[in-house]
Amino acid sequence: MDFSIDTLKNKLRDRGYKLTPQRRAVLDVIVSNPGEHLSTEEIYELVKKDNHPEIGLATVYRTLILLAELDVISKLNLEDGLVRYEMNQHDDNHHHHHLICTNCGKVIEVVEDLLDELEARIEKDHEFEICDHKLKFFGICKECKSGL
Amino acid sequence: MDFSIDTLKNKLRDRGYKLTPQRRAVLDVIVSNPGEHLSTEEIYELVKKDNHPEIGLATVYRTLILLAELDVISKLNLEDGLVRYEMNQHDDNHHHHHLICTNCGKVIEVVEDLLDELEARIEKDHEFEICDHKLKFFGICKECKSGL
DNA sequence: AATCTATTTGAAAATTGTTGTCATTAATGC
DNA sequence: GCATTAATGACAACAATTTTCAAATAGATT
Repeated sequence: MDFSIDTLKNKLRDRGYKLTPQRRAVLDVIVSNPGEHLSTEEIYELVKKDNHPEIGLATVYRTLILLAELDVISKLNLEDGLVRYEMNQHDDNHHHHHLICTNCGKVIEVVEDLLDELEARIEKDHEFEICDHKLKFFGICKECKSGL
Repeated sequence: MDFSIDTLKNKLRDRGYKLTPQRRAVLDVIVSNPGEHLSTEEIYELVKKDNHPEIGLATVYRTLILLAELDVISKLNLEDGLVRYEMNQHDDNHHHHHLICTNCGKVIEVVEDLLDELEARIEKDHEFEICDHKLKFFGICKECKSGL
């Protein structure tokens, strides 16, 4: 996936949107924090700190919704009551999975997909054309198991 | 899974909770709508209509959180901004999956689990003890594909 | 470079879903 | 039945998000 400003500019222009410094700044923050699962409020704070102290919270909300529409980022729900976002690392829809430790709250990414068999079965059985998926596992992480 | 009032009463008593008409009424509504994915507000309206016009919304919120704690129901997030609940059909943690049509919003249940291989791999690779999972597929349903 | 137009912005208000407060009511154990 | 303790309903409070709207600005067009 290409996260350059030019690519964003093209994606925006294709839909009649404009590239503003604010949108640039939001993308910058996301690109600079690749492993994170930032909430809107966190992104807002980081953008303010980074380079745009005058940005409005509503603009951040609007920009994130827009970036998700453009498939640059994805919405994430870690069951903690906040909407979070993460970069889309790949162009296809093979989103990685998330392991959520119910003890310490840690979130681990699982890159392997391994859903092909299940997806093929669903597409056949239900005649449902799958475009995307979200998979979360809840449990106890290595560190919590060993009592740290 | 046993949804009788006596079973609920026992589960409640085990934790020092009481069986009230309101809790009974909320469970009734859920049991009477097995295939549905009702939001808190919808359950509230159904309980009022059914038999308890004087029930408070806060009580419904509290009861649903309680029933989820007792593993009688599960929280569900269909990405429409509302918290929804569904009955736990089985005693184990093999929750079924959900297919969400991004065109018409229909939700289809998939009973087959087929995650065993993936779960085994994750437990091994990450030393993560899995207790539960949530899996959603997004795509186009049969009817929407055929242009109905 | 100046102009134009539609989009975007920030600030504040409004909205929405949810949780907390608290006096009153009621379920269970004795 | 009575006491104890939890639960209720009404309402206020809250937090996350969305809307409103006048002012600002990006990008196309001269």
